[in-house]
Amino acid sequence: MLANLPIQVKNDSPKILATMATSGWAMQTIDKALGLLGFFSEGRPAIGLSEIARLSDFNKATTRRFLLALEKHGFVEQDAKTRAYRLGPGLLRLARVREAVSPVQTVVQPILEDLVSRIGETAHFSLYAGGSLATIGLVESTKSNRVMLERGETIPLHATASGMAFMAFAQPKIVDAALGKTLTGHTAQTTTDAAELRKKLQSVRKAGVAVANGSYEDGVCGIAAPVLGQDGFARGAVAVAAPASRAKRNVISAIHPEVRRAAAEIASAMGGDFTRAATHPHGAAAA
Amino acid sequence: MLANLPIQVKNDSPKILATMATSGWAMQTIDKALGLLGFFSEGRPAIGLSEIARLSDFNKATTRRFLLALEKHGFVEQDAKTRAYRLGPGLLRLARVREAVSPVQTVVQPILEDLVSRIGETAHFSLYAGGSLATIGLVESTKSNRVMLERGETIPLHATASGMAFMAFAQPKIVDAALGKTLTGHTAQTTTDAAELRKKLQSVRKAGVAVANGSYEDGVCGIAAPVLGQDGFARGAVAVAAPASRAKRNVISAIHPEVRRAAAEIASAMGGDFTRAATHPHGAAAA
DNA sequence: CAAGAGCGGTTCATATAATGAACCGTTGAG
DNA sequence: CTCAACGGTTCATTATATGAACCGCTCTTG
Repeated sequence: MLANLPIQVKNDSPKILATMATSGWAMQTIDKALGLLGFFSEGRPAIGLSEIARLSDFNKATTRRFLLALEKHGFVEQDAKTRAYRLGPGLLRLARVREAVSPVQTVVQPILEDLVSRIGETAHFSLYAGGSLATIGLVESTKSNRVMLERGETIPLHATASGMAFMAFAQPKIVDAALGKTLTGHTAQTTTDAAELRKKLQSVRKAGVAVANGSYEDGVCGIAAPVLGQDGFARGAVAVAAPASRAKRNVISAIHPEVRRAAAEIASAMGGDFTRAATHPHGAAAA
Repeated sequence: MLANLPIQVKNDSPKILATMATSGWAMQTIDKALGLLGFFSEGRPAIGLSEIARLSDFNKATTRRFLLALEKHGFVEQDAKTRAYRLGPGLLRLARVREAVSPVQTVVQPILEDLVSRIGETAHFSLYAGGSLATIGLVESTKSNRVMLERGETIPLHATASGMAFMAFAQPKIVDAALGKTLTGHTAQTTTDAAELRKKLQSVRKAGVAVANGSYEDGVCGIAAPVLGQDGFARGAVAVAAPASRAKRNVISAIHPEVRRAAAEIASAMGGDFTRAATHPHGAAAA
C-alpha cells in the first residue's frame, strides 16, 4: 500500500519550505488530517487510534484530535464497541452531490460491463484524486481464473498500467510530483527509476495505451487507456487486468482497441469528448 | 426548494462558520476547512472563491488555502474554465470504501422503492452526519402531484419529521447540541422553542413515528420513523413526504406502520436489528 | 470606450493555532 | 496477578494560520 501522506520536512532550512510552497504547500494541518482518510480501504475498513497514529507517524494526541475533527463532519465515525474508527456517513452525502453534478459512477458502470463482456477479463476505472488513482468503477470477469481487485483502493501511478496511461497524458506538474518522490517497488518487475519511467511514458503516448506486466502484482497483466478531460489532460484511466497466463501478444493486441473505445466512451460521458488529436497538449492521440 | 443553509448556525453573529469553530473544540482549522464542503449541494454544485469566502465569512486568502488543501486530496476540484470550485472525485473513492464496509445505499434503495410502491408517496432516507441529517436515499412518487426533494440535501433536525424521529431516539448529547443553538423558522408552523420540541419528542418516542405538517415547507406533510443502530440509538430516519392535501388522518395512520417497517428493514440491513424494546436506551419501542 | 466593480489570486507582518512527552484508567493475554 | 497495549487526556512548547491591501484581469455599464 502506498501512503499518500505529505512528505514532512523536519528541522530544515526555510529554503526547502519555500520551494514546497511554490509547488502548492498550503494548510498543513488540513493536509495531515485528510491524509488519514487515505489509510482506510476495503481491506482495512476500521483502524484503531494507536494504529492510525503509527501509520501516519503522528502523535496519538494529535491523531485523535484529527479524528475528532473528521468525526464532527461525518467523515469518520467511531465504532461504539471496538472504539475503532471507520469512514463516516457524511461522505455518502457529498458523493451523492458530486454524482448529481457529474454522474461518473452511474455512467461508467455499464461501459465497464460492456467491456468485460467483450473481452472476458476484469476491468476497472480510476480517477486521479489526492496524488494517486482512486478506483471508482470495477467489474470482474466471470471466468474462474480472474484477477480480483479491491474496490475503493488507491493505486500507485508508476507501477500500474492505469498509472502509466494516466501520467502519459496528465498535467506535467502531476507527473513531476508523482515521479519526484521515492518510488516503491511492488514486485521485481517494478520500474522505480524516474528517467526510465519517463521514457516509457513517451511510448505510451505514441501507442495511446499502456501495458504493465507484473509491475504491481506478480502474474497480473494490465492494459490501460487514459480518460481525457475537456482540456485534453488525463483525468483517470480505464484498465483491463488479465492473468499473465492468458495475456499473450495477440490477446493484448485485441484488447487495445476495446480499452481505448471504453476510455473514449467514458470521456465523452464525462463531458470531455476529445477526439481531435491535433489540439492535444501532448500532440499525440489517446482517445 | 429551500436554500441549503450552513449546518451550524450558532447565534446571530454575522460569523457563520467562523463562530462555529470557536466552540471550545479541537482542530479549528480542519473544522473550518471541512465546513466549506457543506456549502455544496445539488442546487449549488459549483461556487466561486469570493462566494465561498462570503458564505463562510473567511478571508479570501484563507478560503483559497482551504480549497487548495481540499483540492490536493480530491475533495474539491476547480473548473478549468469558470475557475469555480466543485466537489471532487476523491469523495467517490471514500464513499465506495464506506459502502463496501456497510452498504447502506445499495440496501436502502430497494427498501425505499418498495415503500413508495406501497403508499404512492415520495420517500427518503437520511443519516446523521456533521450536525444534521444528510439525505442518502430518495425515491420519488410516480404521482403527478408529488413532493420533490433535492438529492444530497442536508435537512434541519428540529423542523422536519425525519429530524424529530431521529432526535427522539438519538444520543442525548446530539439532541442537546441540536436544540442548543438558535433554531431557524422555515415556515409559520416551525416550532423554534427547544422546550416545546422536547415535549414533542416525548410523544414521538411513544408513537415511534414523527409527523410534521408544513413545519419545513408549506403544504408538505412528513411522516418519519427512526433507524436505530446496534446501540439502540438512532442513526438516521426514513420519511415519507406527502402533499398536505392528500395527508388525511386515515392516510397518515396507514402510512405509520409502513414507514416503521421500512425503518426496521433498513436498520436490520445496516446491522442494527434492535427489536427488543426492553433494552432500548429510551425505554420505548421504535423499530 | 473609459470607468469601475467584480473576479481569482498573492504577499508579508501579525496573531493564533497545533503539537507531543508523559500521564491516566482500562482491557485482555499468558 | 502482571504486564503490555489500548484509548484517551494534559499542559508547556512551538509552529502554524490569518487577513488587509494588493495585483492583473474581465466583464458591465453609462
